[in-house]
Amino acid sequence: MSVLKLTVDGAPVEAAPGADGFGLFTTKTIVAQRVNGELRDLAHKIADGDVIEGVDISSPDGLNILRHSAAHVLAQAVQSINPEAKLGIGPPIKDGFYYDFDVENPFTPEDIKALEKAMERIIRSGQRFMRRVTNDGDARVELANEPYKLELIGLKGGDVGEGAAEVGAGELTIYDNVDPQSGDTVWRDLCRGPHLPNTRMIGNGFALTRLASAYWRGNENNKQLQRVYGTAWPSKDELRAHQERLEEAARRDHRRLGVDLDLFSFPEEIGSGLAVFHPKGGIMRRVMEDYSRKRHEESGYDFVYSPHISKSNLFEISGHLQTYADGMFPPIRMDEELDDEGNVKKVGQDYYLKPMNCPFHILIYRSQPRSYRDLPLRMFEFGTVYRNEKSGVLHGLTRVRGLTQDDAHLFVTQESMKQELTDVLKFVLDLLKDYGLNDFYLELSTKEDGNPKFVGSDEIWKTATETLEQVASDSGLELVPDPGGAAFYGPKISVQARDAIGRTWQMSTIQLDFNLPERFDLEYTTQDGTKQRPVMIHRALFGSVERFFGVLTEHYAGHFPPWLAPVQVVAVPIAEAFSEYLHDIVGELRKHGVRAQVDDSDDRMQKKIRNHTMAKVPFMLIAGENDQAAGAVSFRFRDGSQENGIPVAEAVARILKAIDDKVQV
RNA sequence: GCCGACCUGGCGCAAUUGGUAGCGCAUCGCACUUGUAAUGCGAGGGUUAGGGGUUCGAGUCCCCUGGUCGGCUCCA
Repeated sequence: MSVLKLTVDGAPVEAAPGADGFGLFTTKTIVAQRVNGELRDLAHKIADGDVIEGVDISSPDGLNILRHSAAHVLAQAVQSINPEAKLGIGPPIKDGFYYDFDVENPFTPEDIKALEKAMERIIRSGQRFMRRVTNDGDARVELANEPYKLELIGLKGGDVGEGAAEVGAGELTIYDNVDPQSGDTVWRDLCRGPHLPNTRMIGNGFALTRLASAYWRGNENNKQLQRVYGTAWPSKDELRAHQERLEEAARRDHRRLGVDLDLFSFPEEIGSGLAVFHPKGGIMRRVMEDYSRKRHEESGYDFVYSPHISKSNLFEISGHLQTYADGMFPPIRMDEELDDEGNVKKVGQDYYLKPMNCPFHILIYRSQPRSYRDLPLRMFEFGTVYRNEKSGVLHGLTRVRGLTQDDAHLFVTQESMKQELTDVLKFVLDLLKDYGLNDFYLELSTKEDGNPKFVGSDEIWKTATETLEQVASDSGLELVPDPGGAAFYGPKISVQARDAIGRTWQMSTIQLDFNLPERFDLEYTTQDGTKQRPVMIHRALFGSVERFFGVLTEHYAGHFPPWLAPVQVVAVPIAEAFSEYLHDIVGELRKHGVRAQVDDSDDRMQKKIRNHTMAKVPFMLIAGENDQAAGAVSFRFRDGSQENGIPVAEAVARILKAIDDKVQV
């Protein structure tokens, strides 16, 4: 055969036998090729009839290749400094890469600088990544000093999990890093590839970002390896842009804004993961809750209340104690009496802080015989629950030990279940939009087959899952499957919201539950007098009020829309003489329930403007001689823009409308 | 829970090889009364997270406890 007939980027191309990607792609940013759907090095030899696409370094695949190659360079750098370091795995991840090492002493921040320097040298030396096919036996000899790699070889083709970048389902391959001057192999790693042709292509758009540790193969029972995280981009500018995105996220961090804006705190004296809301955060929270209550009331929910603790038996019936005892606070033992020897004279009773509200609502349902006429019965409660989260997972308001769920349980008939779910999903999305979130997708969490944690019959799971799936797809939103992510008692839809800088947060959950009604033996009387079991829907919009508060803080970067802002209007007089004039206007606003105040302090007006700008107050009203004479005020907004000479009545009306419409300003 | 780092007045930060706690903002007082992001002067405030140890001497070194941060694991 004298000519290879190929399809390259959709067009027919002819090439000489023995051709590879270097010959087909001359564009410098093409770093690999996709041959018949498989990612390959550019050095991969092409065969007749191949369908080939160039992989640009800026494409998702290209970025992964860049980052994975950077991980190899990192590992080489580590072993050049510490030859005793044993290699774990080093895959690409979102925005970067990591590599795990088993080292005697954990890395220090100083090591990062030294490693970056060593990486730069390797990158500049222009080593070639050369693919070499090997076999289990040879690889075991070659990698005899790399125990973790040996373990991966043993797993090849099986459950490699995170090791997928090292050993794939196909041939076992090693990548040699070859020095272009000497032709010597200076380093090598077990890897399925592909890689950049040359380390030089990593360029200067990389940085090592943090040190951490991680369990080998993600298992808590395994040894912890030291992990080095890095980020890598096709150019220095893109690296810089990425770093700026991180800085923007840091500026929005609700933990920082919570302190700066005096919204909430976590006093050490109370305990880890237990927040107090300060007056400013408190009023925001009240406004959030009030609006939620109003909407629930309009949508046919009944409001109920339940205590924070309960005897253990309740959670035994519900199954929580068997399944989630670790996540619950330990029991409070009541009424136990001991004799002088410490023997139990009178058996006590254990009480638990509630980790969930559902069993309480179920008891309300069960407090009287129910008829089909009572259904659907929708019970809502801002229910405060306590969960003994592991200390290491606590994070600001988004992961706490004491939280208030905007929890509701809907008791419905099988027949109305689907309609009810559809209505709930619409209600949830509408309400989230009112709080300023409007970019959503859905996740459907389903049962993992064979996992004993999931209770209930397969048939019940199937019905529940199918119903949810249908409701989700009817919504028209993007639906992402989450196999194995269901609660132990039923499948769920969760609403994921994208915030102002594109991060996604899991917000609301809607869970179907055929299980608890059975455990509590719930029933209702049907039209024909027979007993039927209702279906339960668990749902929360905010998830937890605390978490939602944190997410909104980050979404708005503390620039809350007027209806949520703790202080909505601050009036700043040019001079003391105009204070009274502004007090009249502020008095008018306050009469309408606006959170408005006059800044009468001794500060200069410039200082006042600075203070209230930093406090992110949505409306500043400024007045001096000119305004007073005209019966007007001047608006100043958070972005520094302003509008002068607005008649007082118009100014008041504008503020009231902005609050009422829940708009951002 | 695990690994690592960290904890200094309300907040943000200083304090040479261990030598006896400073600064800015904020707070309080006085003066100033000003047209769009910091007026001036003065004052008060810290047993350096808590406890123990080493030392002539500890914010600095060691141990324990609590808390925070970055990850891992987990998240009804």
